[in-house]
Amino acid sequence: MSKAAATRLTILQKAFELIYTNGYRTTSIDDIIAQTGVTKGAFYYHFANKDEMGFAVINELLDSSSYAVFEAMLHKTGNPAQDIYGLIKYLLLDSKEMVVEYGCPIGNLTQELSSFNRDFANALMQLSSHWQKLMEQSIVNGKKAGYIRADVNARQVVYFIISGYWGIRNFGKMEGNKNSYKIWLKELKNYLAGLQ
Amino acid sequence: MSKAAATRLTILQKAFELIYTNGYRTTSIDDIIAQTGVTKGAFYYHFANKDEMGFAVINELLDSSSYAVFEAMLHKTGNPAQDIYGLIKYLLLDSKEMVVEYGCPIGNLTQELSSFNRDFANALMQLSSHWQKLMEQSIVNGKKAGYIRADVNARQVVYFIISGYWGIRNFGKMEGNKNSYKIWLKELKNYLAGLQ
DNA sequence: GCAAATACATACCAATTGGTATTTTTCTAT
DNA sequence: ATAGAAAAATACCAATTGGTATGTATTTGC
Repeated sequence: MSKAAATRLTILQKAFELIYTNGYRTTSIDDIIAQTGVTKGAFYYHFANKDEMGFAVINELLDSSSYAVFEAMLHKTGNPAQDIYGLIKYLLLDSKEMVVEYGCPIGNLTQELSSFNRDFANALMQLSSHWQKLMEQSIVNGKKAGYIRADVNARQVVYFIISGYWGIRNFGKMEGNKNSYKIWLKELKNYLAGLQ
Repeated sequence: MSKAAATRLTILQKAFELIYTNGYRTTSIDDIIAQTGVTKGAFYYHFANKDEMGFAVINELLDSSSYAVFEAMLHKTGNPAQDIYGLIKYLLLDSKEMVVEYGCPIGNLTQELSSFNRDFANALMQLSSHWQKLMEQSIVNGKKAGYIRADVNARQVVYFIISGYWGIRNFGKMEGNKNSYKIWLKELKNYLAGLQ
């Protein structure tokens, strides 16, 4: 990687970290350059303005990252009830990339920026639809394999599960601990069992 | 109501509106006083600082408001599957106080402010627990009346439903329309039926 | 090895931020 | 009616915001 590409990446990574913990609009460019040691001239050489950097964070850092790992988890046993539960339990309780007090990065950005800027909303929709398709495919396969009832609407179920995931991330932030995660996971298990 | 109390209320109401559509930290006091016609002197006579006004919005406007209406809806038929579905469908599709593109006011504030200021998080927890208790009571009653299976964990189910509600509000913001609401509501109905 | 493009540094800017100090108006109790 | 308190108006402030102009250093292609 060229030195220029490295500073660009440094900016994106630190920006993501600050945005994740503090919000997009409340993270200033001065914050970012102070934390990275990169100067303002360098910043504005790599990005025309703040929003363009925001798009780069979404499209270059959030998208694709760890995408393969999750896909693997969703096809571990072939039984969606098990695989989906396993993935979500991992995301909530074990993943080191997210912290209960700061919630889900994609959920946070969606909530903060969707009504602020439609372009952000669209970028986040693309991201989100990746996840939806992955999980939907897992359910479709599970139906074919007889793990899931034939009358189950896969797309509908995916909306239901991801919504719950985003929502419980909000509860976690509010309560400041993972207790609500555990309660919610128990009911998720019940719900998934009901699809079989 | 005294004139002073009226200006105070005007501030709170317009502040709520701006915060709902634009976020708390990205709504400036200058915005609020410009939109209300109240001067900065008056603002700082009524509130020591911005955060104190924020607490007043939460505690005096969001809390208690329309609390009785929702309680009534949750006891309409006595069957929680019907009553909860009815309430949430109303909130998502019919309520005039919320708009799909701006989501749920309480959900928004929770997400934005929980990690920013623990006092805000606590105030929002109180608010939220009101809702949780109401819905939990509906389920407990429904169990006694034989509408809900005995093995259903009411508290757990409430976490599951409200999380889903918050999450689908996020989807709505992202997609900019109510289509996802309708899809999610279908699956909510399935889920609630499974509790019977 | 050198010119031209790339990459980064520095100093600045107008607008906005939350907040204060001080004055003026309005209400209220006697 | 009037003194004193409550309420509101005005003018200001330092710090922060996203962004720019202009410079200097570093690569890169030849």
